[in-house]
Amino acid sequence: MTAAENNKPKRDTYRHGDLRNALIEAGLELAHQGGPEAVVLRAATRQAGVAPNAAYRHFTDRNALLHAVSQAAMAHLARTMEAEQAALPPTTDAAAAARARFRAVGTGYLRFAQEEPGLFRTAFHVPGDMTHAAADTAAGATGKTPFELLGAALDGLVEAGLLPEDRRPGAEFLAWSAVHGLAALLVDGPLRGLHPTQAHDAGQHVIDMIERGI
Amino acid sequence: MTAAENNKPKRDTYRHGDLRNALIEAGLELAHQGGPEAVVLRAATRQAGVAPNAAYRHFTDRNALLHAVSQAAMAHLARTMEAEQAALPPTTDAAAAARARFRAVGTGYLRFAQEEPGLFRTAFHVPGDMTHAAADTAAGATGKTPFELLGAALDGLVEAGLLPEDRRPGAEFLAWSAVHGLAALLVDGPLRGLHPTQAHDAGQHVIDMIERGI
DNA sequence: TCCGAATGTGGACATCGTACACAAAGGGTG
DNA sequence: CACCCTTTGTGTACGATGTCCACATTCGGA
Repeated sequence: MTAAENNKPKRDTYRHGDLRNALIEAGLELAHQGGPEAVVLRAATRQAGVAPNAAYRHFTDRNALLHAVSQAAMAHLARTMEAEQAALPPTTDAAAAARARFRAVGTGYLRFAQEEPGLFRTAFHVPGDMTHAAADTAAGATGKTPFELLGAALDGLVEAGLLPEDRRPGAEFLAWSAVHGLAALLVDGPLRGLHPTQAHDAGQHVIDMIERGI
Repeated sequence: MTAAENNKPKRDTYRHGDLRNALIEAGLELAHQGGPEAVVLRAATRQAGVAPNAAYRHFTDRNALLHAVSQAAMAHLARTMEAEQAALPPTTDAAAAARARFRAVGTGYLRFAQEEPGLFRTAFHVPGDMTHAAADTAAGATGKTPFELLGAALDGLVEAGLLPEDRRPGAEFLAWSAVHGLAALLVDGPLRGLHPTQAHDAGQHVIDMIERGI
């Protein structure tokens, strides 16, 4: 039996190859439609064509899987924010550019929340303890997490002279609070189902408030 | 068998009397420690000393029960905000009073989020559709929902001349976004476990930002 | 070549939400 | 007071889920 083609293995599922990532991918699909509570261990293994218990070779828990999916969703958010910045028209005015990059952080965040509510909720579903958004698994293409992207944009404002240096410390929490709050209200709060155009306007107003009040 | 004391009914559980409220109360207890996902139908009926299916005479769904619990938690939030306002020292300065009442809305909101994270998360757990925070079941002692309390405080700012009238429309969403966002970050975001003192400071900074940027 | 570690499978169990059929208590009408 | 219908709880049952345990297979070195 040296030939392998007719010597078919009794089980073709062994050595899936990359089951861990397959499960995360399945989890993302589930989270995409249904949010964190839809990330069901058995459903993920089913989608990966594998027995439920196989998951326990790669994750200690359903919670561990959910955590990994959450990180992946956070990375999606980071990429959306990066894309928003990358789509900015080029400018020679350094101050205008810094300001545009700052605003793009917020609009990208809000756009992701609206376009991918399931992933957004999953990204911020924190199952237990943790200092979530700081891990590198939550980073986007540039290697920055959403929080770091915000920090960089704020630094840009300071460099451009648009934000006094003494106002810089802690500013990320002010900006993040306002934008995240609006996102939460849009995704599953009383502002849910707002027309995308109106939601965009609301986002601009919130960012205006941040710029004034920061 | 005219006497009732020895004529004991075969089942003492019939006609609980107020099972619906007992279940909501049990649900609040569960939500208090464990948030919305801890509101388990069978656990609530158990605590009420009743068979699981009895719940279906008062709620169509586990979701309906959770919704009712959520409304009750929202009412708790409203009462906390009212208490925060009631504890304000009396002032003859009308403008200062209006401003203090406005800030108390925010600090009460944030205090509730920190002191009752389970109930806070439950209050904002929206299971499906809904225009949640507007129902009268979510109101506090004064009959106002959290959202209405905020609106009243903003009206007070306008009357006191602290907020230009043309800035009033939509202002609740700006203020709410900022405060709610901080609350979310404190309750299960990266700011979780912040020392109450630091959390209070962060809250004051956010409210400062709102006052400047609104 | 052989053997241990890694990876999947199968079966089992407690728990959960919920459907269906039944039982008892209460209230109204005669 | 008797009767019946509605309301409210009970009991049993089913499928789904997370997770535990024992077993099987495959892979990668010694």
